[in-house]
Amino acid sequence: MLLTKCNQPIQSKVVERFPESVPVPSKIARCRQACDHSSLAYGWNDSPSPTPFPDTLPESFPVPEIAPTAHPQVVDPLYLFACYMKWEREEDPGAGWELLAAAQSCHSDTRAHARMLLTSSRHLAETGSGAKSNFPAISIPPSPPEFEMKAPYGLDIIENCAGCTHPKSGFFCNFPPTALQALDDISHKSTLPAGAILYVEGQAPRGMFILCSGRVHLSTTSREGKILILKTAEAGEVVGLSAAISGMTYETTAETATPSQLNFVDRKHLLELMQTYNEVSMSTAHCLSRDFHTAYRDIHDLVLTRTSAGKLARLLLSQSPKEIETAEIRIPSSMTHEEMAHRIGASRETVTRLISSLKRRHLIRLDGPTLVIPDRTALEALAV
Amino acid sequence: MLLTKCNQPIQSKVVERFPESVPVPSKIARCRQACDHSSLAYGWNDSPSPTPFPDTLPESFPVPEIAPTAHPQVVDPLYLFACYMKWEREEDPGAGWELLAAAQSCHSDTRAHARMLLTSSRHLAETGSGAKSNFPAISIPPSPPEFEMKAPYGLDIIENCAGCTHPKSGFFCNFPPTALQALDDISHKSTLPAGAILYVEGQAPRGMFILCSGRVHLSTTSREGKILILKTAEAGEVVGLSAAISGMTYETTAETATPSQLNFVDRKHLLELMQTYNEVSMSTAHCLSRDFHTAYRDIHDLVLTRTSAGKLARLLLSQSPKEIETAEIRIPSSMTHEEMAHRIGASRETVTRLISSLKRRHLIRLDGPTLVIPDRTALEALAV
DNA sequence: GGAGAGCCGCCGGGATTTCGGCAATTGCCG
DNA sequence: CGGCAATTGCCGAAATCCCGGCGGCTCTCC
Repeated sequence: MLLTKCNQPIQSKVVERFPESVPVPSKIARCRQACDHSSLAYGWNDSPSPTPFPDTLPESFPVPEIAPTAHPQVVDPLYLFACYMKWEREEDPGAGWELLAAAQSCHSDTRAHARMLLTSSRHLAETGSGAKSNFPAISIPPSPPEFEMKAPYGLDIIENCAGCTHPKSGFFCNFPPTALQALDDISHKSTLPAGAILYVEGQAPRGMFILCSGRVHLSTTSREGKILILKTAEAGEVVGLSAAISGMTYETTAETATPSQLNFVDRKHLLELMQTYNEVSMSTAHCLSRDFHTAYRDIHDLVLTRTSAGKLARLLLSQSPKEIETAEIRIPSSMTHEEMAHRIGASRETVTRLISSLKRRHLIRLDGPTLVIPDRTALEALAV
Repeated sequence: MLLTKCNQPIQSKVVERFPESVPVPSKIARCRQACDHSSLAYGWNDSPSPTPFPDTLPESFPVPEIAPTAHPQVVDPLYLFACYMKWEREEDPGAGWELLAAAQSCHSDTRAHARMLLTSSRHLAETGSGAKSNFPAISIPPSPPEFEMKAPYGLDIIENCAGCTHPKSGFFCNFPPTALQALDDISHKSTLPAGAILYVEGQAPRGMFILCSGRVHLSTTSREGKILILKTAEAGEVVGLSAAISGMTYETTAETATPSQLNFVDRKHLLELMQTYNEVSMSTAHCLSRDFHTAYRDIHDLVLTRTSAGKLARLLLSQSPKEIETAEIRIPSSMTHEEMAHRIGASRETVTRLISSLKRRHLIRLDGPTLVIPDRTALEALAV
């Protein structure tokens, strides 16, 4: 089954790719993702052992290089900047990888710096489709060795789109058989663990991803490193569609929250498919308009709600299933306070304060791992 | 030429449509739009003189009834609520009109209340396409008598899409001649003064509008009456496209900021056009993806910028033309502080305070009606 | 079982914003 | 030119939120 939290028990060997000539300041810190402690020493040993390429990725999947795992350390901003300069000036893909790895860091500062640098990078911002960037389109932590390659991450693999029976696949893929076959031909399926970065905010679009299973966080980062999680795409939805269509840079960063099966469609092929099959164009327009709607509702909620309490109440309510009108609503609380803070654009501190305030006022209750809302209307009154 | 401010010198006779049986509390206040003073007495006289229907509106334009002008008075919320109840329960279109008129009020409180009621109205929220609502799709202040009908509001009328030579029409209307002709056949052109409401947030979508000339504000309102102007559509852009495609409610309120020429396309016809002409689907997808991009950038800026100073600086910079790299940037300051506040989601007070602070620090200067930015980079440094 | 790391709770200080109101200024119109 | 209303400038008080840090708790891993 899918794991709901990011700190899944994926255990991996830390394999570093490292531009040797760059000075290496380093601070040591442990990460949520458990790592091999033997490699947690000062500095990074540039062991040349390559990460084995996961068999589940087809050859044609746009992954020119294998991504290293996220560095669990807090990385010095100066080092990141050095990597950035090296990549910009010397076209060193290793330095680029370093940045991308840091963008996955569990430390907000490191993540923020890396993402800021990535956003301003000319490699990612270049809009030319013909420019052959020697940079990977996707970043993948190494596959956990304890899973078999045939059924990685415990997912049920969907072999092809024609046979896909996902109940929510109607969002995008409800095409007639011919179009579905064409989609199958141009798309590349892959299975990724949690924490893989599909694309980074500000990057020139390569294509879009159909999320067959799993969940993907779409987030954006301010220059100060503040993170806002805008949306979590569920199975059956598509990510990166807007940028793939418009050709403008990706407006968010997409990162798998759970092990996910994805179906990548190259931008050029997608546009061709839209040209050929009108149904694809129509479906695209529908998907975009739906996303647009939720985006504007998010703006409404995030900007116009004066207090964070209202936003938090709204977030809690949005997590709860709407159909159930029982007295109590139970939600498996899979979010940390920090994640909630990222979702409502507040600080972790504020969320903690508000949660305890809600508890004191008996508006919410914690029954072990599940969050209980005794009175939905009371919370709704808070969400002005 | 087009006027840039809402307080255009449209002078009009106040003509009221008024549900007689509703109690009428009234407060008198003057409005930006100059009105015939003779009718500004206590209460509203329900003079039965109907507003002359503007000749420029084709018969087929979806305006079942003529809208009254915006009431310049501050309207008692209780009265608005009474109208709301009357409309909801007794299907009285007059009461509905009253609400719509109040939604155009220049008084923020009145506007807020009316919009809130409109949003929660079942008439507008109903999604059934077959339900025959006896409510107008569009609200039009009466045409100013001093303009000739043939060239209203001083606009150059675009007769048909095929002959349209608008330089920026490529956004949506760059279709092959056959599709353009089909669009011409199903669309209804109209010319509206400033302040006309095209649709209201929460309303079931009727169709979309191609903005041939003029400007349209897209805004959203919180329950407390706080207004956020999300976007100002310029000539050549389309408004309401997303809702028309998805069939979900309009996510914003659209109101003409200047006299505008619009081209209305019914939802059903639009979908048919998309079915028939693949170019229309493609263009729709492109438009939506571009709007989506800007929407996400807006979220980024509005939510992640900590201080209002940063948002204000960003707003000022976004107003200035980017190409010019001269020492000084001159912007005709057509926005009041309140409008700026609505654009960045802050209060008028904060904007005033920040503007004077910027003046003190010599980051901006006022040369009569134009705003001067002596140093662009300094302001950019503020917009973190 | 021990250690480490992440998460949660909390505190005070400081900065920012809003609220409500009031006065001065400006611009428009008669 | 005078009146009116919109706009702007300003003030104090109150509320809210962020910053930075500290310590305890729990969970996992060794």
